[in-house]
Amino acid sequence: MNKKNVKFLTSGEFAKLCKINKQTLFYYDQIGLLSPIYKNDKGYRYYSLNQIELFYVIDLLKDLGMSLKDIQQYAQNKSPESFLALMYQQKDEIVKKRQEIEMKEKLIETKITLIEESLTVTFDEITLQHLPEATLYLSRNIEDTTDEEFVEVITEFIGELNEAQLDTGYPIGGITKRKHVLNGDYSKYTYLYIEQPHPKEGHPYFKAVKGDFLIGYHIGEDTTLTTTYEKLFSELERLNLTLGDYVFEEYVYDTLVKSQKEHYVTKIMMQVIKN
Amino acid sequence: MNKKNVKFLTSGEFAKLCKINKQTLFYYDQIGLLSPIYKNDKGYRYYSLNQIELFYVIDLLKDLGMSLKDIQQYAQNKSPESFLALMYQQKDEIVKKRQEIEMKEKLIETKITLIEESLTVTFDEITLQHLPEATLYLSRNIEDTTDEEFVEVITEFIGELNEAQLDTGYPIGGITKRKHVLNGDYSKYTYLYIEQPHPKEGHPYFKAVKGDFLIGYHIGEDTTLTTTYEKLFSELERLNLTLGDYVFEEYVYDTLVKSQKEHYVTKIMMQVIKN
DNA sequence: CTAGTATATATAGTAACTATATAGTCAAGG
DNA sequence: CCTTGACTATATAGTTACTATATATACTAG
Repeated sequence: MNKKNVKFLTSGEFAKLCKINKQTLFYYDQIGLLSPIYKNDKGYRYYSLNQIELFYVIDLLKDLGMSLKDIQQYAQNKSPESFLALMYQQKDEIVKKRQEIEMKEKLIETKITLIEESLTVTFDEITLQHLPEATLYLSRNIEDTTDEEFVEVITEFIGELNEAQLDTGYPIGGITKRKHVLNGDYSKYTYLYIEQPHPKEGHPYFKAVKGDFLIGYHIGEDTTLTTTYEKLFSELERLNLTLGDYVFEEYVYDTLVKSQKEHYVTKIMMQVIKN
Repeated sequence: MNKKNVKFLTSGEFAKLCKINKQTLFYYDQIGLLSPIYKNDKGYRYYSLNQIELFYVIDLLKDLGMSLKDIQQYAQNKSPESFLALMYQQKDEIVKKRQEIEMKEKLIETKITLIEESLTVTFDEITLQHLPEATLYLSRNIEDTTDEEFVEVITEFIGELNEAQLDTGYPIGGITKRKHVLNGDYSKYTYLYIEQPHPKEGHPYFKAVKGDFLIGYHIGEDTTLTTTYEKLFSELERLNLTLGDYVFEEYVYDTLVKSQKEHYVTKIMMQVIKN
C-alpha cells in the first residue's frame, strides 16, 4: 500500500472504513494512540490504508479488556518482538473470551428452551410423570450449615459452576430429604443442584435421577409453599403413592421473568413409589 | 431457592458471587435495574440467591451491547413472553459476536505466524523462490480510478472482507502489471489482494498464484522504493530471467510494529520466467 | 467495651466516547 | 465570482457505566 494510486483517506473516509465515529478518531489522535500519517497546513487529517491494520489491532486489544492507556504504552514502543509478545499474551485472553461467549450462547438457548417449555404447562395441575435419567451437579451438603457456612458453600458452588463452565442456564434447584419434608421443613435443602444436559467428563458429585415423580407448581412466594405441598400430599394419598427419598424444588418463573413475587412459579418434584 | 436455610446475601456477599464491585450493585439498585429483594430498617441490602440469574442476564445483555437503560426497559415490563422475544433477538447478536471473536482469534494466530516468519528473514538478500499455489481475494480493478473511485473501491473491498470474514490478518497487498512496472510505475496497482490460506466456498475473484518469484525487501518509505526495484532488476538480468506478468507488493513491517516510516519493510515479489 | 470489619449515603472522579457549537475549506453549479 | 452544501477543524460540554473517596453508622469477636 502506498502512494501513486493509493490516495490518502480523509478522517471521514477512514472513519467509515473502520466503522467508527469520526470523533473517536479525533480522540485517538488527541491521545496519540492512532494519528494520521499526514496533516496538511489547514490541519486536515490524512490516513493511509494500511493504518487500518493498526486500528484493527487496537480494536482487538480494547475488546480483550486492555485500556487505551495500556495499548498506547505498547504503541509508543513498537517492535516486531514486543508485538509478538503482546500477541502471545492476548491469545490466552481471547480463548477465555471465546469460551465465555460460547457459554452465554448456550445460556440463551437454554433459556429459550425452558421458557417455551413453561408456556405449555398448566400450573394448576398435579401430574404423575416418569422422569428420565438426568445428571445433576451437586453442591456440598447444606443440611446443617450456619448462615456463614451456607454463604460459603453457595459461593463455592457458583464459583465451581463458572470455573468449570457448568452453568448452562438451567435453574439452580434444591433437594430436600424425605425426612425433612415429612417434618414440614419443605425447603430445608440438603443439596443445591443444577442440571447438566451434556455432562462433562472429569467432574465429581454427579448424580443420576430417574423414576416416578409427582409434579406440582406453586404460584406465589416461597412463604406460602405449604399450601401446594399439602395439595401434593393429598394427591399422593389419592393415588396411593409413597413418598420417595427426595423432593426437588426449582424456580420456573422468578426475578428473571416476573416483577412481583406473587407471580413466581416454583416447580416441586416429589420422588414417589407406586404401591 | 428460598427461605429456611436460604439466608439472604448481603451486598458484599452478592457482589462477590457476581464477581463485581459492590459499588456497581449500589449503582444498579439506584437506577432500579437490580434491587435487593429486601432492605432492612437500617438500609442494609439483602439479595436472594436466585437474583444471580437476573444478574447473569443483565451481564449478558450488556456484553451484547445493550445499554443499561434498554435493559431496564425490559426489566420494568417482565413477562415470559417478552423475555422469550428478547432472547430470540439476542441469539442473533451473540452468534455475530462469536464469529467476531473467532475472527479475532484467527487474526492473532496469523499475526504470530507472520511476525515469527519475518524474524527469520534477511531483508538485504534477494532470493529466487518457487512459490506454491496461493489463493488471493482480489479487489475490483483500480488501474485507472480517480481518487474518489479509489476510496470507494477500497471501502467496498474492506467491507467485503469484513462481511464475508475474509480478513484473516494477512496484509493487504497490491498487484502491479508488468507493463506498468517496466514503465517505472512501480506502485500503480491493478488490484489489491489479501491471501486466503483457507479459502471459503462461494466467493468470486479468487486467483491462484504459483511459479518462480524474485523476492526482495525494501526498507524505508514507499517513496524510496525505486532503489530496491533497481536492485531487483539488476539481479533479474544477472540471473538471466524475464519479468512475468505481475509484481506483488506487501508490507512486512508497517504502522503495526514500527513507529518510524524509515523502518517499514515492504516485500516485493516479481513473477519471473527462467530463460 | 473496644477494635476491626462490615454496612450505608453522598459526592467526586474517570475512561471512552459522543454530541454540540462555531468556524474554516473546498468543489460544483448558476 | 459567488453562493450553497458538504465536508473539515477545534473546543467544550454531556453521557454512560462505573469506581473511588469521605464520612458516618452498624454488627461481631475477643
